[in-house]
Amino acid sequence: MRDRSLCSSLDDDRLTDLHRIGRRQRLAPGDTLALAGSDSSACGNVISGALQLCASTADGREQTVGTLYPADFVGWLYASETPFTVRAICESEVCTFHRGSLEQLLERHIDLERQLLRQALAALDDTRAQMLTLTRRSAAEKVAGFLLDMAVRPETRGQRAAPGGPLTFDLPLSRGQMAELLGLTIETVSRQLTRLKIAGTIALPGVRAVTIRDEAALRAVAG
Amino acid sequence: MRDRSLCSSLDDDRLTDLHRIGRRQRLAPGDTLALAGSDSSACGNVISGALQLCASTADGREQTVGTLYPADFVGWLYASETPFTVRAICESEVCTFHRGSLEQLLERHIDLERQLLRQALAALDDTRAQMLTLTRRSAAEKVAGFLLDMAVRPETRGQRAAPGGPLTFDLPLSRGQMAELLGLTIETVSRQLTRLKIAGTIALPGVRAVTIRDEAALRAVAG
DNA sequence: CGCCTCGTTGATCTCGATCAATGTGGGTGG
DNA sequence: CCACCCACATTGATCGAGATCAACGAGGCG
Repeated sequence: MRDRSLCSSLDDDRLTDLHRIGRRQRLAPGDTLALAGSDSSACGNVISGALQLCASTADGREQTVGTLYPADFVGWLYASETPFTVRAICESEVCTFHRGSLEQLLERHIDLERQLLRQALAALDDTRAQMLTLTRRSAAEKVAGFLLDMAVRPETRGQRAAPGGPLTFDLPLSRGQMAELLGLTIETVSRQLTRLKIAGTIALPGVRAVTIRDEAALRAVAG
Repeated sequence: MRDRSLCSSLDDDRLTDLHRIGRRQRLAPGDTLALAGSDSSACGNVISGALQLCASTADGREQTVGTLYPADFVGWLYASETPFTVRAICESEVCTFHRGSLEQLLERHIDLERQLLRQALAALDDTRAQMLTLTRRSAAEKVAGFLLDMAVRPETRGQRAAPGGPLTFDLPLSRGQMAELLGLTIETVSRQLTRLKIAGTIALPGVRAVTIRDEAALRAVAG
């Protein structure tokens, strides 16, 4: 994870370079780093926590179009207007630079630029895969698939009660945020979770906690 | 457009370099350049025509997750498996390289790499914007928005009967391809088009031809 | 001419949205 | 410590947009 961040591909001299123009910023849950349509010039990377990219229509419908985890790049280069709102999902920390400074820095450090290219290409594939989910998968498939994703993410490292036993972890998202991410409503997400609970596939020991009791069944639902 | 292609940022020496390892390929409509899950090493850019990136679920549901026009990059770097099927929408031409050769070339020519980074970042924003459309817009909004997009695209340059008069152009996509792109079914696309026709907003002089008779009304429907 | 693909139109069904009420847990102030 | 509040989650009832199933039409080509 660390090795994918902007800072990591640099030796000490360059790190100094970077820190001279960068600034650390703490975000509380719900804080916005940039507002869609604004001309925020902040670019950088996530250090800790998780952010979401949020797109919205003129009349207020919203959709989460990306989630950013530590080491992910955040912000827009070569552009003057921010296309999506960037909001903290949970307590987070970011390291930001002025767009111009970072663009100059990238020109001087091609390894940094290569790093960013790889990240962008990977993000593009992830985003496209998510498009398939959003349009062609059912609510049940979406929710099951999401739980499997979250169980595996290093950011929400799940704990097994026993080796091979059920896996328990905390969701970093509220029901509303899950709905926004999956292109559903709060009610539908909630109903799908209770369906899985009743089927014995998962347990919900707390409002944010999930236990995967039957991973094979969950995979079957995810399709 | 031309100035965004891989070849364009090169001087003559470098172009020679590029052509030594590249190969031109013609594609008929429906031809696949790469199959999802295969390990095609072809990377390059579109020269003419249009390609689509197609994602599909295990049970055969499909979604177009991107459209590639001349100068767009096609293929996957730093990856061994092709995540999406690449298919020609119409008669097209591409210029491809082996992944490895292109990666080496990018290391030697940083301006090429920068070009690619810009394209990737732009494609990422486009893809994310499309996610909003796919989940939160109605069928009517999707179809109206799509027509407005196509009317403006240089690839399908529309013709006005008179200055300020109605704009006519040919769709490069069949109804089925439009449905796949917009996350709808053929029937829904067809119904939305006839709804717009009956309202007098558009005319459909041929099966592929569209005339925008009331652009303001079309924009209002697109939201 | 008959075939074949593509598009249109109609009837019905279904999944998820919407509207509405109720439950729950954590924090605050009396 | 408890009562209250408030945001969040669950559950139920109903509705509707778009999918699905089915039939028909229109152009292109051997």
